[in-house]
Amino acid sequence: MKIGEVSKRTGLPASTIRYYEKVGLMKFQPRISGRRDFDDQAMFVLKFVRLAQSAGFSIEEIKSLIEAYQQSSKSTGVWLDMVQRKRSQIRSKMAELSQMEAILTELLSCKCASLDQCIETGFARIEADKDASG
Amino acid sequence: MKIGEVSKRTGLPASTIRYYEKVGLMKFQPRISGRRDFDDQAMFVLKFVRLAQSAGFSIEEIKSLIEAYQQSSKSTGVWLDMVQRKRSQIRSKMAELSQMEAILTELLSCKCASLDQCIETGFARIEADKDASG
DNA sequence: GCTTGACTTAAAGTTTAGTTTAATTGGTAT
DNA sequence: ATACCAATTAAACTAAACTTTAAGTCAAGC
Repeated sequence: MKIGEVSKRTGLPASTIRYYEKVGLMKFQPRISGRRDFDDQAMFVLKFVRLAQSAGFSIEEIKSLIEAYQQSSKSTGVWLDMVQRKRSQIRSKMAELSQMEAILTELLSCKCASLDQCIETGFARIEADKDASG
Repeated sequence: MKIGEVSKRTGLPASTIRYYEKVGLMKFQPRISGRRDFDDQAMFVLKFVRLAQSAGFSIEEIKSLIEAYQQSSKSTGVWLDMVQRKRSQIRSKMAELSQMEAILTELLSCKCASLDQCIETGFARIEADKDASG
């Protein structure tokens, strides 16, 4: 599959796909008469990168996640530690998103004159909820 | 409260706080002999900005969220629409985070030789789960 | 009255994550 | 064989979000 097709399927510009290869997010793709030839696994890697990015990980973080796998192959525990750290980062981020949603919900329903006041009330309510449930 | 104190309490560098004022994320703070004087509400705004950013919103988006409130004050429905759009963006992002967590969990437990294979299996499992529950 | 440390500004610099450009090559359609 | 489209590269450029620098100001402690 050529880069144009990959671009169409993933929605990523070809330039971005080339960039990902260049910075080492994807391994060097084989070439057929100079042009990259992608297989389905390459598509999954791109999908993984997209997801990881959307989850708040930087290119460097995603790269180290990928590289740690290839180098230590889970044997040293480095990989395991890293993945577990990433998972806990994801959980924190979900908690933050949930707080943000609560604030927005507060903003939608409250009758404050100023946004500052709204936000303050929102945070107060979040704290109250935390205390009540914890 | 002076900028150093705000910096200490929020964990944001003073330069960032000045930058936020400059780009209009915070309103112009009153000065006492040339130095900014912050009150508690300013702290809540900074907290809100942090949270919104962590939720994936850009400075411009956060700014428009703040400005829309001040201008149309919920009356025109523009504000309501915007907040509701943001909320649904947050929900999508939470779904993505949840998928990312599932992938990482898969990676932790699987015995694949290559990461590519792991990722592919992970995505397949997510799809299967979706089909089973939907 | 002088030094020190936290503050001020405007302006330049940095990092991340691409995007764009320019010059070129390869396969295909006419 | 020529035109065309999709691909290639290296290198320059961009946008977002800060950060750093330089030059100066203010109030507090000695």
